[in-house]
Amino acid sequence: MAEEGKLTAVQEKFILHWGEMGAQWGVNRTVAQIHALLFISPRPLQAEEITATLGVARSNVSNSLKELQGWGIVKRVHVMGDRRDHFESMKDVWELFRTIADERKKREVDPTLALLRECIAESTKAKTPDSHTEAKLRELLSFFELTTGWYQQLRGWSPSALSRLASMGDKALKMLGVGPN
Amino acid sequence: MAEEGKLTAVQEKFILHWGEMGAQWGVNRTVAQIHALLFISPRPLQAEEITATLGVARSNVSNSLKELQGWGIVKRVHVMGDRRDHFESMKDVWELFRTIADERKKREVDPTLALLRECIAESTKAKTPDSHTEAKLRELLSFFELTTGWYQQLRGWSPSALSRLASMGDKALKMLGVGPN
DNA sequence: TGGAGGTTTCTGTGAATACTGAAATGAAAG
DNA sequence: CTTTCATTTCAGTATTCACAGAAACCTCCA
Repeated sequence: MAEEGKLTAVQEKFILHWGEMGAQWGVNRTVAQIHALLFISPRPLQAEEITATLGVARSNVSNSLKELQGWGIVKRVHVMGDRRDHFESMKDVWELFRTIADERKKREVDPTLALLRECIAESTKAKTPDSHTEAKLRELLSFFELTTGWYQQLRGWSPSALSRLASMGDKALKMLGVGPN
Repeated sequence: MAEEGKLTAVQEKFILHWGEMGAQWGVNRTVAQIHALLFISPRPLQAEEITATLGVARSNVSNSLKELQGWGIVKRVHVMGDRRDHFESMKDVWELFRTIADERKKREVDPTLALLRECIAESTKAKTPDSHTEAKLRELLSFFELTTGWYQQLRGWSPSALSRLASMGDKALKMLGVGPN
């Protein structure tokens, strides 16, 4: 339980907040904290350092790192002349969130699309028609199809293109004749 | 524990999936299930019906409904000639997700923006400078500022405008001279 | 003012999840 | 081949979270 005083007040504040944030979005608190630590670290860290800095068990760090690697946002790297594994977070913020979004889409949205299609298919051949449920599920399906299609197009864009687009705002879109109403 | 057989197979499948989905995104499973039920219901339901249909305790339903009302996606309504409260979900899918997004922004993103600004401010006046952490936090802040600004602009748009925009895809954006790179 | 129907709050219990420490496993160096 | 150091797996423990049932609390009506 011996805390290492390595972190500055600012770093600690950020890491704790990031942990809470993760928890809100269904990510384990410790996993999110470790990611925050790696994200602001200027160099790859070894597991033991993480253990000392965050004051959690070594095995917990090991499992959490594995999960982060599963998400594709943390990588194992090797430091010359050191046998131990070191870990680093993806550095670019845009790439980071794109990776997370891709992974959540794959794990959660795609299965939902599949399920909605199944439900609608089953509904059409059911003995008891229930057209109201079917209509609602179709609405949901359309929504997800449209938004994921949109995401697919945007995700390939460079951060700079995205920020240019964002900064153009309403103006750009009026040029296209796609007004707000 | 007596299950009412009110639900069709399709309805049950959808509600269970929606519950799991909610859990993945940090929403209580039962809360999400109740919302799913109300969403596909053609009429407002009273708490007792929900209890019977989902097989959970009355008090659980009461608390979950309160939470859904807190999110602004479920409303209490009254049915003529019936003293009991009835509940209905927001019907329009686009409005529904916009409401959820607004609320998550308010609860989670805005506080994160505030915290990042605080951290950066504190970092500039710290005795020990730590410019690397500060730079990373600035990158995060820029990212959130840009994306939330973008969201603010889009959120006022009608579903039809959004879907028109989405369906135009790359073409539209090339017209603006905002290519992918 | 009492009572009936309905809703919410509260407290204890159960289940799920996160976490630790030890044991087992693996890998490089001698 | 053996020793040493690092990592992972495993099993038990603790903590958090969800839930049920009872009690308390409204509100309308007689």
